[in-house]
Amino acid sequence: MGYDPQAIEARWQAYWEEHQTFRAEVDLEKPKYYVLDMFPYPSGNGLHVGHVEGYTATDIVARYKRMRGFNVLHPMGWDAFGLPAERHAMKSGRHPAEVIVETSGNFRSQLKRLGFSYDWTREINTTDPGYYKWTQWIFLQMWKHYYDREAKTAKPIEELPIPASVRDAGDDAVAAYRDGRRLAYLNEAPVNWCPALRIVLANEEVAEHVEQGYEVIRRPMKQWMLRITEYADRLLEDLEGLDWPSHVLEIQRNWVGRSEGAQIAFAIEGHEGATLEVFTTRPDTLYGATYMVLAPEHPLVATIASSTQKADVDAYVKQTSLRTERDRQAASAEGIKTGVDTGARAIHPLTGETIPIFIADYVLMGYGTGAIMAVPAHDERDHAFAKAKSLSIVQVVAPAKGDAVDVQEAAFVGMGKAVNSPIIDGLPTAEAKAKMIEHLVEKELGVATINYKLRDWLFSRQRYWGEPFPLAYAQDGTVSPIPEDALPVELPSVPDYNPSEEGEPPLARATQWRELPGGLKREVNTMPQWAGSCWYYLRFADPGNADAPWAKDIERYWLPVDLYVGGVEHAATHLLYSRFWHKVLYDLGWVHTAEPFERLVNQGMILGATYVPLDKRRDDDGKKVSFLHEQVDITEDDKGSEVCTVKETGERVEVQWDKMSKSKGNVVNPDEVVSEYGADAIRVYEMFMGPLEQSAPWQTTGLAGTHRFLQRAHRLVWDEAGAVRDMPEGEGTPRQRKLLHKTIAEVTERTDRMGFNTAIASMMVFVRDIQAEGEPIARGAAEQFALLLAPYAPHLAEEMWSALGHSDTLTYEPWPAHEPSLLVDDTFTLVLQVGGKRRGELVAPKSASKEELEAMARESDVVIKWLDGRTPRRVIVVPGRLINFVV
RNA sequence: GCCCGGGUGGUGUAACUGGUAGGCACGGGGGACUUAAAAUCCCCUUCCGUACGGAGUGCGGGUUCGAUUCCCGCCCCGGGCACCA
Repeated sequence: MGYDPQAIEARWQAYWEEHQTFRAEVDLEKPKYYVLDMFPYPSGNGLHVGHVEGYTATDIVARYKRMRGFNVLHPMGWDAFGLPAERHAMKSGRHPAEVIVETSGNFRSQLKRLGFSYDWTREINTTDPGYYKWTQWIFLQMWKHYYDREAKTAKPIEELPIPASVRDAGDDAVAAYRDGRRLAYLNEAPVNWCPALRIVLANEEVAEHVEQGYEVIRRPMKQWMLRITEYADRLLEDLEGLDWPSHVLEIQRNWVGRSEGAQIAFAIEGHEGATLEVFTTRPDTLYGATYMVLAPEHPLVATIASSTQKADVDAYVKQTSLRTERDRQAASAEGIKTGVDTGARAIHPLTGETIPIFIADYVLMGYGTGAIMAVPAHDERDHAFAKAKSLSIVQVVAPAKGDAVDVQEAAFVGMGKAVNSPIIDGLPTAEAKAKMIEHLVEKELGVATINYKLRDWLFSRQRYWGEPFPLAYAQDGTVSPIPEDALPVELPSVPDYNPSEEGEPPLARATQWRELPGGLKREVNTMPQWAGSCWYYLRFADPGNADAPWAKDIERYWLPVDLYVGGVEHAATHLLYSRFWHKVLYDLGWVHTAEPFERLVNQGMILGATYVPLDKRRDDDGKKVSFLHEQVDITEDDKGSEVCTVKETGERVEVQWDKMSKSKGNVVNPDEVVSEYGADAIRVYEMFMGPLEQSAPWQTTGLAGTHRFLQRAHRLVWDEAGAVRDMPEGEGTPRQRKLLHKTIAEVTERTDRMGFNTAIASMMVFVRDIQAEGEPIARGAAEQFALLLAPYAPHLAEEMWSALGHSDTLTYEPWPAHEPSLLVDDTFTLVLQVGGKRRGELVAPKSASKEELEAMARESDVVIKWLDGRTPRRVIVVPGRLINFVV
């Protein structure tokens, strides 16, 4: 009986389960290691091979670290709130909770079949009231705190200093003042409304939905917001110390979008006391400001528009509010600028000249002050607008060197030196900026400021399947929190998951649930899907705690996460949101580090094959024509290149690798792979495909290769009849021993740096060369090899370990150590080069001096032949490597 | 447009700080075992050339005794950002 993965894997999975092998407890004697996967949304489609890649990588690290003596926390759970379950519920008439129990159960058994070493006693589910109780609790803390900008920390709202003028205005004014400062606050503002889904979207979610073909429009609504912008600078600064992929850091920096500049005040003609504040990163171009632009939503628009322009302005404002995001994006891509003159005139703070004030939708209300000074000579957008409206363009920056530029033709946006700017003429841009700010401050016309692209996080959704807010409203609209001891606010059953007829969220249908004593009515919005995933990594440390989100001493032991692995698609959403929550919790003393995830790794995608015609034609419905693997014959031409033809028609097609998706039909189901080749084979195959971070195509033939490797490894220990071989004690012949220790050294180093593909290659070499030796493997060598294999193919490794006479799991066996002296040779291969070309080699003693090496080389046949009597101009000797005769 | 990655055999990939390019696999070819097939094992497999040899890590230059590795200029692929003043 040969290698039988099904039997081996079932046996060891049962053993691990029965012995609770991977259960983790706080142990202050041992160093901890927290290795985490981005937990999945348990969809009805089940696990796919893409999940397997990341989860295998973390499992290897978890198993390896256990053997290196770490106390490893490696948990798994379900991010189970969200739209798909709700839609499934709408279709099937079943409650989402019921569906989730089923789908997460399916995920769990799939994960167990792959042999992942999770501590299943820590399994969490974001939709469990025992879990979302604390999601609500954290939200309440945000509601109860404000951000102290001086102290750079969150503080209880009671400590918020109240200005005397507010206090004098009475209790309502004080309450309103506080409400305006809370980290969680209500805001009536234009939101990204998706009519098809009947929900609002966070800014971070818009692009994704538009891409999927949904319409997203701007619409004013009262919504809960989280004041993430107060943390913008810390979210940016703290990226510094993180061991994260550079592109994720870049995405986050981009998203926070810090820019330094100045805020400058312009007076408005005929409106004494009113000033128009603008933000600019180029205060040095102030003299070039020839007009002003307000966002159509700007509050001053209504008051300053002149009577003659009023109608045009109103029409433009209305038109803008109805435009979709997609429209505006499309227009921006084409550089089309629209806008109308308000008729009002601003007074240039330095020259005293009057300049026109426009409104235009290329200026965004949400950024800076919602108003700009337009400098058409040095800004492309302003230039385009000025051209469209025939406004004057005045150059105030010239290139520092090189030819003059014509700013009437095109904007010059680069750095240079100031011109036509009396107080800063001749200064290079950087100095000009500083000098200008200094001047503005002195004259009380402006201040230096920093702006961020980041906006506050829109945190409510008009859906059923999410965490209810722990808040209620009085008749007059004032908000009161649900007491902490009354949490969780459980999701009620509703007769219908659609928004109500009045357009209220589905929870409004739970009329009884909604009513509270004293005429209070519960909030009927729910939290977005991101809420539960903002802190799940903390709950894993202490998942059963009923009295607190987690115990602080337990958090202090397990956190932060040492290694976090997941897809890059969460770079601007989940990773930013959870960092924000973590910082709030840090300010409140609930966590002891400023950052949650020390090291982040993004696994690449596993690509599936479809076959497309060479002309890439579309069918009658406009869909690209494509064929699946089963429909195609693959042969080779005389050059060895692949030739693919459609079986039925013989048409030539070519392979195309895409992200696996149901609609493309190129998805590989891991269950089928496990049934055919075993969990160890799919684990090893996915790691062998290439570096973890890189995307790679799924090729079933490659999988067969790793299966063969495991078979060969199996044969080291068992003979053809399935009996354990007679093995000599010790580590074998000197050559076997040396091979073993070289393998230990390589696998250790490569596993350490997560070079899993190369670690596997080195184990393959070991198995091949041990077999080639002809001698059976020695027991000691087989044991150590089993330990090296354990993180990668844990079932087979356990089976070997057991066959070698051990009654316990190898999970906590110490990782093998190599003997360095065995890796040192007394001789090496000296490469002989003549004229920089490799001409031969010889074996030389390590101890030989440069002179001795040169003498040996000169005597060799190849060198004599290639020197051909010439005297080398120079001889380069690199001891241990090569010798080069330069001719 | 800007910013990050990345281009190595027919394919996925490997190569420490500049020092033998092609290790490990897949695919392909040949062979052994077998009545036969499957499975397994062994050998060959960068290209050109009959050979001595030559060329070769996207392209073109450069530095160096020596470059996949460092520098300059391009090309291509993937990803991110994009009215953010």
